[in-house]
Amino acid sequence: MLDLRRIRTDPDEVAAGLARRGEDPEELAQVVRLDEAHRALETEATDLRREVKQLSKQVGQLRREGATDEAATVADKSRSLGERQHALAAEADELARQLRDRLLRIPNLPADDAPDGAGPQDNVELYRVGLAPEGFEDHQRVPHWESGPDLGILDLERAVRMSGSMFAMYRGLGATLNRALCQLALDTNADAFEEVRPPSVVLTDTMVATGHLPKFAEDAYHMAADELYAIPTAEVPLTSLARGEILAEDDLPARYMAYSPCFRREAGSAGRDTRGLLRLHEFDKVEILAYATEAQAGGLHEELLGRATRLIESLGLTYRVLDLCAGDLGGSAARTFDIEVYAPGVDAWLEVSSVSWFSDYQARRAEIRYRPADGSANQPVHTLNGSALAVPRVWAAIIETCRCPDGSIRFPDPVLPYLRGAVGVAADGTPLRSDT
RNA sequence: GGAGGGAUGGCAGAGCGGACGAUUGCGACGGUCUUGAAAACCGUUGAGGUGCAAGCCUCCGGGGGUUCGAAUCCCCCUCCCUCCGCCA
Repeated sequence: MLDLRRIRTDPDEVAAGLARRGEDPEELAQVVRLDEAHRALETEATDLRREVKQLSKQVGQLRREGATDEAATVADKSRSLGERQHALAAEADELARQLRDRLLRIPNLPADDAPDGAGPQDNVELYRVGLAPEGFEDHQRVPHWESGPDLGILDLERAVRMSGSMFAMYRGLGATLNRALCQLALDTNADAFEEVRPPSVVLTDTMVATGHLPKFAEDAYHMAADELYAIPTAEVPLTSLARGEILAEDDLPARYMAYSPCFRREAGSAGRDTRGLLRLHEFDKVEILAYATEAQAGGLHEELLGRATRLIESLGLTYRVLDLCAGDLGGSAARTFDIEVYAPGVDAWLEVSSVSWFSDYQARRAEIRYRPADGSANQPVHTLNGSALAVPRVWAAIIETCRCPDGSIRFPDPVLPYLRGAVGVAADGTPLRSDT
């Protein structure tokens, strides 16, 4: 969430930032009004509280001196003040609750260098790598939802039978490839990132910390009986790893990575991208995440982007990098680079990674701070994260890109060590081995 | 799931209705001493809010209550530990 003090000192600057996102200015105005009302009440209640405390001390003093009558008089006075104080404090608490609730729904300010724009059409393409989309051959123009089931490595029909639409089931080498991609992503980042295997189901506060709640409740799977949520990304538990903690500056940057299943209701996208693996209610992903100081954040953002693109590149896929415009930024993000992979079979760019810098927005919600080495006041950390690899779309792009003229698939080199000797799938669905 | 015990500052651990934001020990940091270090000694050492500042206020797992006054008493919840049951 935004820093209330900043809202008070530079309301115009904050309003300008939110306007770049296309936010309704009234939301911020409400927060400002609530904050003022809250502080006025709080001050009044605090003054009364002080008086009550002082009077109470007098009561104790007078009793000890044996002046019981006087003590009773002072106690009476203190009681009536206390009653008023109680009422004011309750009112102040209620305002504080409303204020926080509103503040939690206000998105982060876009970074100064995030491009202007209202929506996806205004995102800025920074660069492309790999074969141009027009350069792909006809044998690569087969959508994965056709070749996958034909080769017996993808079973969409039965997945739908057991779980409904937008669920997938991988089989045989398809399932192995899925796992191989996870393992590859973890192994290539193990040089700098601590591997974590977090819970896949979390409490409400954990979802609030990243910004997935309260505003986007309809996107999350909620287990009402136990007040738990299925995580939409490992970003959620990893961001809460240090929740409520004060880190030493020496600990920063701290880098973590995690494989996790991801669950998304995709409430707003019914009927869109429903075919194949393009949009699923459950998928596997490896996430990389860092806590940093403000000074370190820029460099780390580049590092995370570099790691994500190198991995895609090593798989031989065509991709492009987009700088998201202010209007298309996720609620918690200040700056985001999207990596989109070209899938020749469906002839579309698929978002496979969002590498984001959240400034101190998430850390404020999660109360993650660090103690500066120079002894100055504790600061919220900056958080950054990105998908190292989101499996289904990469899986689909590989199946399409790596399809040979004879209908077989030859997997890219980096995954081969994880495929138990297989190097691809023959057109009849049998595994291809390195010696054949 | 049942029965009992517990939750206090970085850690350990007192406090059980009045000067307690909290004794003390350890750790950490600064200083004295020392060629350097150790030891010893002295000092500092939780977080948040508000205020120009002095200060004031809040926080002893969370929420509610009793009281002039709550870390201390009462109620509810959560988590941890021990024992029993069940179980991958």
